[in-house]
Amino acid sequence: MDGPLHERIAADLRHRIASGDLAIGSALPSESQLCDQWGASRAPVRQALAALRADGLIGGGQGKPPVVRSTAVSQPFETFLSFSRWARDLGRTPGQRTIEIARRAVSPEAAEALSLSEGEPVVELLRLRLLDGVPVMIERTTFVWPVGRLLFDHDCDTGSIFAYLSGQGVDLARGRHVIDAVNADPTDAELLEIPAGAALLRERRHTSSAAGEPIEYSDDRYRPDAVSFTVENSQQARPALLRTQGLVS
Amino acid sequence: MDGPLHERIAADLRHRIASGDLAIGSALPSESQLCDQWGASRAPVRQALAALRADGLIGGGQGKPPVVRSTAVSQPFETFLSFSRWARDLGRTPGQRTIEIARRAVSPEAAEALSLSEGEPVVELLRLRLLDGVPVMIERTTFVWPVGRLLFDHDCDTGSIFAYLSGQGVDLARGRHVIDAVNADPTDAELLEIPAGAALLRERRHTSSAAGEPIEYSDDRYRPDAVSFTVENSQQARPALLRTQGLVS
DNA sequence: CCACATAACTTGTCATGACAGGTACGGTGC
DNA sequence: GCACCGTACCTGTCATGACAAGTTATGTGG
Repeated sequence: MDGPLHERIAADLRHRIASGDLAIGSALPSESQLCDQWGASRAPVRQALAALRADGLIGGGQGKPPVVRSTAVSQPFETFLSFSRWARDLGRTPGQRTIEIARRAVSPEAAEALSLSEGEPVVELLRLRLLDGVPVMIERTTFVWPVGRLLFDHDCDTGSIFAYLSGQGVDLARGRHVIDAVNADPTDAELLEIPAGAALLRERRHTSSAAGEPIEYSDDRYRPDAVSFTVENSQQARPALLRTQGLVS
Repeated sequence: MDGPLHERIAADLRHRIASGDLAIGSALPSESQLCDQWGASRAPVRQALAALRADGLIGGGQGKPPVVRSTAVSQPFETFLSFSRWARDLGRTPGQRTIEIARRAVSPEAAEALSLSEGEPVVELLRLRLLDGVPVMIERTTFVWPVGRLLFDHDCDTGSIFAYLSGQGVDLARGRHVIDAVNADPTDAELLEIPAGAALLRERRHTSSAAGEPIEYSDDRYRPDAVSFTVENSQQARPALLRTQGLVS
């Protein structure tokens, strides 16, 4: 009862795949069957299938009905911005424990990331993220003041910060994510319940508005036995992960 | 004079964008104009435009003709498969030192990755990769035997293995890359000239042919101060990096 | 029993036509 | 001069119809 027909068809198929109604490896209904079910022509049906194909949910080729390839691959943008959203798409229960939220002068590292002058006020948030109750990630986020101040009116342990800020009119449009590895410092080790010095997967996230104004900078550290990053690529479909080079000291 | 009509239209537009004929920021011909130019209906024209849009080459919205957004879309595929190619694209000099190349029975981990039975012969390659003479990555690759055997006729210290295998008719069409972090073991530490236990960025690479037959499996460990991975994403163009979940023990 | 040809089914591609909704521009009334 | 409105144009969406090309199952002849 919402948007265009092809979106409704795609949403329905997504739902049926996520719910297990259409098991992985099984064939989808043929185009003509979908046309009958929806009383639609082939155009919207094919558009819906193309959308799922672009998301890597289904595969298959000419002459064969499409096949369910993977169960959960959601919109990578929101997925990458919102831990809560990502966890729920996976069927897991996200959790969080806010260790501290503070207004203080910006740190040198964040100042460079956010293009701020030294000493400007920002909001720093330190959160422990849980998956089904297990600590898997520690998040050190710095928000620019105009955005971060909104967080003091929000219970950070309850909902998704990303969803909350979106509702407040903050447009998180672009993100840059630098992925590397670090050894756990004592704080990391204690909160993540791992030995000090263990290797952690780190994602440094720069999020900015559509206009390019910096919004937040975050240093997220994952337990590598709990979370990893995956890239799928083929010669045809174009992925967007780049291997970049840091300083070679 | 090749493939389907929509591919020819897309290829022509790509070419005109790359050549600068259609400058960045300028508007593309409208759909009806393209229909006239090609004597085609709107279906193939729209399919071509959708392809460019998926590549992030063009943007725009309802009511307005599409606008050229970017001129270049890098081919991350080869970049991700070939260390040599990547380094040269960056203007660096790639180097390599082959520590050992051996034919032996497949290890349990590689057996699962390559869908081989235990005990089957494979070719294992251990290489140290250099950037401007500095060790930055250690590569433990397992090739299935039919492919790996070709490597004994090749000087692994000279050229790109990827380029060599491509020339031999091996089609490396699809790749899956799982990125996480590990502590350096004694071998890693010695070869990469870092302390034992240091955090390393690990990429486990599964490469397969277009038909889906496994070709190689590799465990690559990067010095995180030398190499990191970067993702750029925006709400419009859809990137292909996924955050996936491992076992939470 | 097996190899092979055929038929049914499926997706890929494309033409034609139509309407809805957004944008941009010019003209009109104030 | 300025706000407002209508019109022309554009893209988004969808129906209908058709043919090409690939896959699968079936049936037939050897």
